[in-house]
Amino acid sequence: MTHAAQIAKPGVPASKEMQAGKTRRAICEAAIGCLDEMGYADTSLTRIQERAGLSRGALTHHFPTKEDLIAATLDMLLGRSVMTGKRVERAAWSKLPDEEARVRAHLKWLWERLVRTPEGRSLMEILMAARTDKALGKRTAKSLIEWDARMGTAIVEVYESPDLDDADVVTLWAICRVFMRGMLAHERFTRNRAEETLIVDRFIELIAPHLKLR
Amino acid sequence: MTHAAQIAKPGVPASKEMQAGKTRRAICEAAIGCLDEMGYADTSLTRIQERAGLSRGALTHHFPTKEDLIAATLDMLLGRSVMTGKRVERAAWSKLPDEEARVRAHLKWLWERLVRTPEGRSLMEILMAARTDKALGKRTAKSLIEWDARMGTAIVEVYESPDLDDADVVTLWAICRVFMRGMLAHERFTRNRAEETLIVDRFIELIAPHLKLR
DNA sequence: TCCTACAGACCGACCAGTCGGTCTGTCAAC
DNA sequence: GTTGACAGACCGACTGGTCGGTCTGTAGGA
Repeated sequence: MTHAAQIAKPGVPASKEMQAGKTRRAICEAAIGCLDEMGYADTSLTRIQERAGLSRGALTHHFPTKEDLIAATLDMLLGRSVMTGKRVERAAWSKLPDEEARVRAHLKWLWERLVRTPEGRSLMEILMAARTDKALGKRTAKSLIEWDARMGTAIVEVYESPDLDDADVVTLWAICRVFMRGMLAHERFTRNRAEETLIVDRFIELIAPHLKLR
Repeated sequence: MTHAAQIAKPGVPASKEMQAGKTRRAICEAAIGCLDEMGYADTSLTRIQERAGLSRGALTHHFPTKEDLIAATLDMLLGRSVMTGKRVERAAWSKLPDEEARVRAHLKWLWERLVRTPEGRSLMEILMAARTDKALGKRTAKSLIEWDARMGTAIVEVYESPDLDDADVVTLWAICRVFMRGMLAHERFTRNRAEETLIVDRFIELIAPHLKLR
């Protein structure tokens, strides 16, 4: 049995656990790419492994089952988008003079930089898969609900309601996320990007007056 | 080669083409059920065939490829929901005294009777699959865009804008559909149906003032 | 000398799609 | 009206390929 020489990673290998973490991240990254480009149905372990430039052994070493891999990828995706609210202050458009224009810019940024991205799309793929795959659904339930809660507490630090309470801000924020995720699927109905932009902009116009920056 | 006796259909067989149509419909119905309950990834031809109570031969006779089957199922799903607008007048809630209450009831009906159903969910599964499956995407593109256009012309017969033009009604109607489809995926984030209802109701509250019955 | 990171051969199950064969309703020729 | 050729509805065994997952083995840092 002739084993090809182990490919010595050229970059600094650092300590073992650091290397392991790096590999795990590379695998999840590859999974995100596959989910985005091929959809959940065509995202196989073999394809993820090839995309990550690893062997089957490496994959199963870090993630014994596919469910483990998807769950880890989901956690990575969610982890990346918790800080959304916090960033609000520092972003370039925070200098806009009109307050409502700033809210609109924030929502547009959410759509373009967070949802309409490989990450947003792969999250959507996992959500849809978790709907029917009971094992995956149960496995991911906790992460999803907790993330949703954290999202709620984070957003009330940024926005307040002009005439209702904080709970309404949380609800409106959920509506935004729901709409934008739905928009990812609506792409199929539109002839071009302009139609898509029209719908998103109208939605933002609809919701912006009900959100006030703190 | 001993072939089991053909199963003589007990119900009235009618003419050949009627029988064929009935079988095709049964297959699509089975596909809808599978898509709803198992998702696109786990909807195999074998499972559809078993659910429809037919042989593999029957399935491939009517639909040579899986793509053919999905496309036909999609057309069936779209066909069922064109008449949405027309029904508006006759529905029970059309007797409600307050105009805006009638709009709200209509939107709620849309959510509960059209989107949050096996049909709505299976449509969503196909939309998501068509996003990454290029062949399926190309195959279904025409149906989807045409349906969207028909939906637009149908809705302006029912609604008008209180202070904008018909084009805005079309956009708002698209926003409703986008939101509700997104809601199908959001289910995973919510603890219970009450949270779900809260979000949907708030959305309806947001949009109803911008739609006026003709 | 372990233990961990990784390699890759391998497995049974299942996939979409193919194919030879068996029925039965339809219809034209007689 | 009977018959016989034909079309099409339907059957189920089968194929090549892919799936997720298992297992044995190697390399190298601690």
